[in-house]
Amino acid sequence: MKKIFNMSNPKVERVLADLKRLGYRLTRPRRSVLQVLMEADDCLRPEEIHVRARRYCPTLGLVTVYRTLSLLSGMDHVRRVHREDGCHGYARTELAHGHHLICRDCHQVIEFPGLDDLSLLIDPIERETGFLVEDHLLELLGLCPACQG
Amino acid sequence: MKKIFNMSNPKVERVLADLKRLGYRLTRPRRSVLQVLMEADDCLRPEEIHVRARRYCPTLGLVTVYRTLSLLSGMDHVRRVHREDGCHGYARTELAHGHHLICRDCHQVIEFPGLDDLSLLIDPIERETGFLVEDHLLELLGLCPACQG
DNA sequence: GACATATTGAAAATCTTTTTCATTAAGTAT
DNA sequence: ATACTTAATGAAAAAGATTTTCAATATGTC
Ligand SMILES: [Mn+2]
Ligand SMILES: [Mn+2]
Ligand SMILES: [Zn+2]
Ligand SMILES: [Zn+2]
Repeated sequence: MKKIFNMSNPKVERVLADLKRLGYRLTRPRRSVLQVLMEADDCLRPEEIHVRARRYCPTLGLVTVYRTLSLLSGMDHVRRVHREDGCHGYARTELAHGHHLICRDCHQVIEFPGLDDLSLLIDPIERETGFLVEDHLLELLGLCPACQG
Repeated sequence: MKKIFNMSNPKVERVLADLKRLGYRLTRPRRSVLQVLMEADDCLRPEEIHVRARRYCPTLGLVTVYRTLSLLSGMDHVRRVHREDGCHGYARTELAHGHHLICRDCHQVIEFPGLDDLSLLIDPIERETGFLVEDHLLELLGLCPACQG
């Protein structure tokens, strides 16, 4: 597995291994998008990912960013994050596994763990409504400590 | 306040009064959009609202649907609902005040009340992270009773 | 009914995302 | 290393969603 960027991110390596395992080719464009997503601590829109990733792959097209995001979403390595402004951002699953704090100023995403027992909330609702709950999205919107000043 | 549609919906009347109070004109296009939103029990996309509302106002343009939705959102009489497919729907606030069940099949929205004490969840998070939480979005995605068959 | 102007609809412009298709390059076999 | 197969790519076009522009219209007021 030849290295392409001087930087070797273990998170990137893990996803690459998974892609390989599933028979996908480990291309330079895919690596570049992956690198950007895994080194970011906030959610990025496709256009922003495109700009950043061209540092690693100057020929990268925006179309491939969309395709890679779709692929990685399907494998659940990244998640789409709903943004109030109407656009959608993407963040690595580690950052966005269903419960997050989103700063309306700097768009930083903070995942809060220790909350996978939303079943306490969900179970009674399922019983009362007859709904079958398959997934959930909990977003707390506000201001991060830095942006409150 | 001259009536335009034969149907007189008290929810519609209440919003109209609010619009009037703020100095907005009570136009036929606005009434038609409002009527559709207030008689619906699910979240509707702008295009769908446009189709339905033309029953009440045949000359209605899609642009005005968007403008009215923006106006009503600002006054918090309707809320934008995030949909997994990437589109956005709108539902009256009563249906979508922050916690809802959304059927991935028929897109029905069920609001579950008696849950305004999310503070139990939010307060500790604010303390731990320093985040100032201003708003929240809790969506439970799954299948409604009818669509489970 | 006349008036001032907020509101409207059509068209054009923007912005986001998807589809198409000829070209390129990753993985594999020589 | 070289040749081969075909998955993957990028450019352009298409499709979709939303916003802006602007002349015409309809609302609330006098
Ligand atoms: Mn959304
Ligand atoms: Mn979870
Ligand atoms: Zn911030
Ligand atoms: Zn359903």
